[in-house]
Formats: sequence, C-alpha cells, structure tokens
Amino acid sequence: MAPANKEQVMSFRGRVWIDGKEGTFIGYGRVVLLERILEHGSITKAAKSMEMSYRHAWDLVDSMNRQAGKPFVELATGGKGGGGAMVTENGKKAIKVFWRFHRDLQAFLKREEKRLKL
Amino acid sequence: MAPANKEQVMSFRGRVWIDGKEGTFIGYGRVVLLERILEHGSITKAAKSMEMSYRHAWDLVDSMNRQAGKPFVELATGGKGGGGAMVTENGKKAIKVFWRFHRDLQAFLKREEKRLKL
DNA sequence: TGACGTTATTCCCTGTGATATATTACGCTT
DNA sequence: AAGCGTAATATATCACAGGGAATAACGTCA
Repeated sequence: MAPANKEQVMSFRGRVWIDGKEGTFIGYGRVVLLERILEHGSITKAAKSMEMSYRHAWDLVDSMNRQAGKPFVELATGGKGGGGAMVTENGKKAIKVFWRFHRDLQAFLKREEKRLKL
Repeated sequence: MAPANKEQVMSFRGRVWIDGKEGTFIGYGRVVLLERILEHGSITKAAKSMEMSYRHAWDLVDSMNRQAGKPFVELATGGKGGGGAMVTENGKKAIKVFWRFHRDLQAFLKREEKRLKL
C-alpha cells in the first residue's frame, strides 16, 4: 500500500508580462488578441471571437501601439469593407517573443514544483 | 559614441503563487501577512501594520487554514490580552518555501530579459 | 462580576473597472 | 449620393471586490 501522500492538491502557478513606459505592454490577453486580429483582420471580429468588448480590445491595441517603437497593428478607418486592422512584422515578433517567455515560465514552474513541493 | 540603443524601457515582470483546493493558497500578500502576525501576535495589529482591513486579513488567514493540512495560524479568542494569533511551524515553513519560490522567479526573469529582450 | 482586547460575523456602502449602448467619422464601392 | 462595415469616441449602466462600522462571543484578570 502506498503511503497516502498527504493532500497534494497544490499547484505552483505564475504569470509573466512585459512592462513598458505606461505599465503593462505585452501580456497573455494582449498576445491572444493580436493573434485573433491576425486571423480576422479587424478589431471588431477579434474582440467578438474572444468575448471581449470592442472598447477593451481597442484600448489594448492603442496601448501597445503607443508603447511600441513601431506599431504592432496598423488600423484603417473607412475604405473597402469599412476599414480593418493588420498586425505588422513588429507585432508578429512580439507574439513570438512572448510565447517563448510564457513557455519558459511553464517549464520553470514544473521545476519549482518538483524542487519545493512544501 | 554609443549606438543609442532604441528605447529599452521594457522590463520583464512576473508573479507566482500556489493554488490549493479553493483557489489561491499562498501568495505574496498572504506571506507578508503571516510575517506580520509572527511579529505582532495578532491579526488586528498585523493588518494595521500593513494598511489592510481586519476583515480582509481574517479572510486570508481563514482561507490558508482551511486549505492547509495543518493550520498556518492558531487563533485564540478571549483570554490574556483578549486573545491573539500564533504562526505555527507549518506556517513558518510555508513562508520559507514561498520566498524561495519568489527569489527563484526573480532570477528567472533576469535570465529571460537578457535572452529575449525583443 | 465587570473590564478588557481580541477574534468572529453581519450588514451596508462606495469606488472602480468593465461592459453595454449610442453616436460620429471615415473612405471605398456601387 | 447613398450604403456599407469598420474604427473612434463619448456616455450610461452594471457587477462586485473591498472597506468601514457595528455587534456578538470569548476567556482571562483584577
């Protein structure tokens, strides 16, 4: 019979993000939003696809664009289809860097859980 | 002349905590609270010392005690001085484990910032 | 038995962050 | 010139976490 390992229902959790001049610059939600914009071509559709209000989505995009040296998203108002949103090369790079950061964190958490485990 | 390294005002940030059966179990605020209780011997004084409401502090202590196998804090109502709060050995261990976890995260963040830096 | 200081618990109230709603601006297309 | 779908912006509404106040319960000590 196994020694009934106490109650190991504990899990080591964590979050990471990148701060800029105005506070949060790149985080989980923002990167998912960027990917949805990449997929749908508009803030409106991207926001709907992840059950986020348009206003919130627009604020996030605006915040990123203001803090980035070169914008992550190019916005077009009016025109064919009423306008739209396009993720720039710079934005795509940010997505890659963040996911790498995020993946590294998951590995870190696994290691810590093994090492400490209370 | 140095090559004017764009605007490197970005910093890699993160938070860690430990989840239990009911959600958050141990986190930064909770550990600081434990230390203050250790120092002052009562929830009331500990809460005041960190500008936290008694109610909130009590909730946190209760949450930790319910989720821990053996309580982190022993509470006494009535008696000499009206009662008080004592951090148990188990609680002290939790403090140590969390600070280790937290310090490791800081090191992790430094490494990542060097490696990725966007 | 009364006083004391703390834990324990309830109720109300407010600030605030988010959502929802509405309106305007925009520029291509027909 | 009208229509379309989007961006951009302002206003109103809602939800809820958190604080504050108030009260009861508790057990030792004088």
